[in-house]
Amino acid sequence: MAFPHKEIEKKWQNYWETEKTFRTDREDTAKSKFYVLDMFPYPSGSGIHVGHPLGYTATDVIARMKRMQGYHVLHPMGWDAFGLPAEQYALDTNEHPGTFTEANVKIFRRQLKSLGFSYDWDREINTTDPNYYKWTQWIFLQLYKHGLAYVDEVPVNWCPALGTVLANEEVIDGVSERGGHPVERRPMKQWILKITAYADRLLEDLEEIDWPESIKEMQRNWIGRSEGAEATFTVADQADETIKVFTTRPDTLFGATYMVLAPEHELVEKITTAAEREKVDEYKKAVSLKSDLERTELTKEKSGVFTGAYAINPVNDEKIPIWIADYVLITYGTGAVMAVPAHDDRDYEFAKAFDLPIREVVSGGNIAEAAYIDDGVHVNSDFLNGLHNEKAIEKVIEWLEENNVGRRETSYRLRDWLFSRQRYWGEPIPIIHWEDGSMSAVDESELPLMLPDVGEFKPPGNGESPLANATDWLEVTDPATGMKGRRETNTMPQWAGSCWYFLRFIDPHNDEALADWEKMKYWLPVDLYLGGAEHAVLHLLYARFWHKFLYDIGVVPTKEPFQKLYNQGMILGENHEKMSKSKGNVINPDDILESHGADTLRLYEMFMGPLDAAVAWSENGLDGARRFLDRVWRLLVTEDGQLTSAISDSEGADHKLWSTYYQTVKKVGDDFEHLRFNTGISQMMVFINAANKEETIPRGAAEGFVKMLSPVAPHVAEELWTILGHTSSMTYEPWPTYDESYLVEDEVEVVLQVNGKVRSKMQMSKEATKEKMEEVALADEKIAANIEGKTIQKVIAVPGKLVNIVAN
RNA sequence: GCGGGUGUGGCGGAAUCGGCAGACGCGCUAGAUUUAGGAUCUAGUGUCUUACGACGUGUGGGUUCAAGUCCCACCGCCCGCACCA
Repeated sequence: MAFPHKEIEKKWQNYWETEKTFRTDREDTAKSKFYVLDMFPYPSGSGIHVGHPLGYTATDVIARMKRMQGYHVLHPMGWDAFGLPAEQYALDTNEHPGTFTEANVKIFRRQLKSLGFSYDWDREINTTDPNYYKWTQWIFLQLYKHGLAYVDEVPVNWCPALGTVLANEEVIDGVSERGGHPVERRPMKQWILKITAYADRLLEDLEEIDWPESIKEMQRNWIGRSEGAEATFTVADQADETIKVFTTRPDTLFGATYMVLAPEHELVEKITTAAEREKVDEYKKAVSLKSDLERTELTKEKSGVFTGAYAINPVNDEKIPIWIADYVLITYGTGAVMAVPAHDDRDYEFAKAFDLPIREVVSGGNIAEAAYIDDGVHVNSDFLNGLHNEKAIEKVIEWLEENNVGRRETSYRLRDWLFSRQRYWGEPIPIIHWEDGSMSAVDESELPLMLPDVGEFKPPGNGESPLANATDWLEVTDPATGMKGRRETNTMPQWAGSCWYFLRFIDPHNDEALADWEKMKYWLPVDLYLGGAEHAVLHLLYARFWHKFLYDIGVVPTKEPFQKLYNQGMILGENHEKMSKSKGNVINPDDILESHGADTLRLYEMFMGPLDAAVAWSENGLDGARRFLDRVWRLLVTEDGQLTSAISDSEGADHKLWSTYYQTVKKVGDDFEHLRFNTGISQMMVFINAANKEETIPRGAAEGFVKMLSPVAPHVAEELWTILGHTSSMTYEPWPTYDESYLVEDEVEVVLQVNGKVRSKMQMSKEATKEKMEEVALADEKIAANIEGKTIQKVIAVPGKLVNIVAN
């Protein structure tokens, strides 16, 4: 008989809810804590997909196991509910995005509850709740007060289709990450957060956290720290104008044969000669019209024009021409480079295209064919001649510093974080611009600064957000001075709310602080944080930045928020392709819950393969998971719902099943701990296969098994626990333990090899000496047959494992 | 191009330290049972071979008594970055 999943699931979900089984209600310092967190979802209109239960089940298994192991577990859930789809809905319908969001949250909450996750729902939070975003705004004000939030007129990624600017991180290959619309550069006044002030610490502290190496590497690359030197060139015949360049290869200064400025560089105007002005202006205009995509196109030929001006190389007073070219980026370093075509691929390509001189200063390559970028002995370099790269770099930096024409310098690829969005559905930035041109922060006592109701969700079209439509809200008068002012109309990006939500879960109803210090001290850092790899550099870098800032101002007790991070993989469609509506290979979890049940879905997703792998969905595999649960059920429960008579209270310690049982306890605990759910589950299958072959099953083994099953299939397990005669939830029952002595077998099977090939096997004491093993092996018939007529060269005996006889 | 990862049956995947390759599941084959089965139970299932046996973890080399595991070179696939000076 198959177990009645619908009935059981409903029963236990109601029980957990009414009993508040999973409520975490105090910080008990006598107990070890475990904070296990999922990346909270954006509640989209389409409900959850099968990818959500993958990560959420994994954390739920850990949470449930840790509770049984006596830990105090914090396992919360909430909603990252500001965002573009709701804004788009508001534009389409002119209804408040909050209405849409609330409806979606309801669907998500129902779906997650129907999967049986053991969240403490009393801690549910929503980033769009004013009681929540009050503290998001509060953190912004702290950043502002510490000079880490500032306004600047910067070239931004303006997306006409979305009517907003985007962060660099939101622009992929020149189009918007959301929607794939073209993006152009346009100067605008924007709020910017000074994440670059934390670049070194964000980089260095990666060493302290247990994250996948690939994610750490992506963050390192994103921060892009490079060490080198800044060198100062003067402009020929304009002694008061200098051009600073950043280079990681100051040792090649003697090989600089020209210089290149980014077309947007401020000096271009000043130095361009009358003869070249027309061409320069033309080039600058052409570049400004190009999108980032066109500018970075790989296949593109190098382009550029000569400015007519010359620079003086500080090391040898040589006069070199100054060009402008779009391969030099205004956003990196100083926006200017010294070009050393002999030892840089890009400069080499440019020099070849425009027939500029190429001078070798590091020997070892063939500069007639390609740039040589590796190590070598320096030549044509005056005081650097004869040195290798590393020594030459040190020496030239010393020289630059002594002669006051440069210094050691570190550059970063990381840019400051563009923090404003011209949208309605986000946290208002709590700043007032006064008519005298000054600006001030909204007083903390006035937080939250609520999102006003607006009649019109369409942006006014001048680059401002729809908040500019809310006149009553917008215009303020200082009661003390009577000065008039206007509120900031930009809102925060979606990343803001998710930068600190893990702190709010610790103390979600606190009115005095974002969370109580002692509670944070108890719960932080997050012990396990699980989510998709797509957040590698966005959310995870921003959250670390805010956390470090909050640490510096004494608001949080730890340097890093997430001690251990893990990325779940992706579930592909049955055809091994990414699930998408257009391909028609989407699996809807609601359908699976109906046909197979939550426990089957949970079990299947955990059994599919390693948690971090991309694995294809398989309907047959899902059926197999259900069959396993049915088999467990039949083993313990009769047709009429009673405990089967095979469960025996009178079996002694000599019952055959104990050995398999203890192996299972060891392996399941170990595998789950390390997130190897697929192998842990396979061991549970081994146990059930073995139990099915026995006439009787000791009650202790049956109960221990049900406990191990419960994190993965909690509804079935609770029901079996009841049938086994218990009257309340098994949530806090102690996790099974094992006795090492049952795992150590005295007699083991030893493999007998001849020349490395297995020829025979034999039962032998684990303690047998090498001599004894050799003796027994040589006495074996098959071995004897195999070495007949051969001379024994050597015998290798590994106690408890094998004997290998080398003979020829 | 650079960085990271990965390659094992028909499929998903196992294999702590170098020590029996293919656990577990799916699929498949045969049988039992059943009015019936996409249910259940039993047996089998890497390839070649009648058998003995041989071969077998992307390819080619190497180290070792012994290699999926270590070393060298190459090939394929996946992910990230991509003119960052």
